[in-house]
Amino acid sequence: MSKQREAILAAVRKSCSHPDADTICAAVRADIPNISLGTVYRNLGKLADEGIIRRISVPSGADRFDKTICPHGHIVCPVCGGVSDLSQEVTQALEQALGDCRSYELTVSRECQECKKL
Amino acid sequence: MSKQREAILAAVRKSCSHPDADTICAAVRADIPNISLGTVYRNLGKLADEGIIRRISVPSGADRFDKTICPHGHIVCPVCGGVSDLSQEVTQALEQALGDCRSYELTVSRECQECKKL
DNA sequence: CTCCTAATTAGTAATAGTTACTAATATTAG
DNA sequence: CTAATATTAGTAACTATTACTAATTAGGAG
Repeated sequence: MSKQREAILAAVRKSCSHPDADTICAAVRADIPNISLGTVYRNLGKLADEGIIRRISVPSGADRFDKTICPHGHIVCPVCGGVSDLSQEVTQALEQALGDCRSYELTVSRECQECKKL
Repeated sequence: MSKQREAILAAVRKSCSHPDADTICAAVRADIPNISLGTVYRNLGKLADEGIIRRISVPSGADRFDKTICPHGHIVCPVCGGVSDLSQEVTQALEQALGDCRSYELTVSRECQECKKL
């Protein structure tokens, strides 16, 4: 495992905001200034394929990455684009209805608290 | 409403396979041979914004369009990429859990019957 | 430790899906 | 019919992502 890959994984694990590849690349550049965006994409993809992190796909936007591998739905704010986790209740209700299938993407569009205030 | 727009809407309404912009463009070219792909995209977007058709966003693939405006989940076959509607039961269970929110995207990945046979 | 091989990288080019732009054409209201 | 407006075809541009390549780097055997 190269230091680049290790730094990318650390960046995903440190973040709580479901970052996209670009954001992760910017974060890792604090440590490795000339890391390539391609390297970030390749490693994020590999880490996701290996089940170490999770790729989350949101409508009309870059893919995001999640340190939490346990599947769960997400809320996307239509104003700022921020992503947060959907409540356990909704996730459980969905999974119960789906049966044993754990391969799904659920994205609910809802304005976040910060954007509502404005 | 231009004849292009009318043809695009008709193509979406005629199809049962949740076609993407490219597929719709090819279909419409049977009637209007030199219609531009840009025109197809623009009109599909507008029709979706106006609530006349529905845009469905699938992970890692082109957006697809649905004549059914009533929100519901979809099944994407990981082998052939085909899209079909999720059962009413699952959709209802999800909507009950979500409350009044009708703005969501649910995509379940499951191999379709045709691909299973191979 | 050193050499070899295989993996990985940075950087760039290429690709897919989509939107933006523009001059020309078509539609609509008066 | 005519002027204003909307829409088009065609092309260029853009974003997210993957592919390619030569150079660098790990990791293992001796």
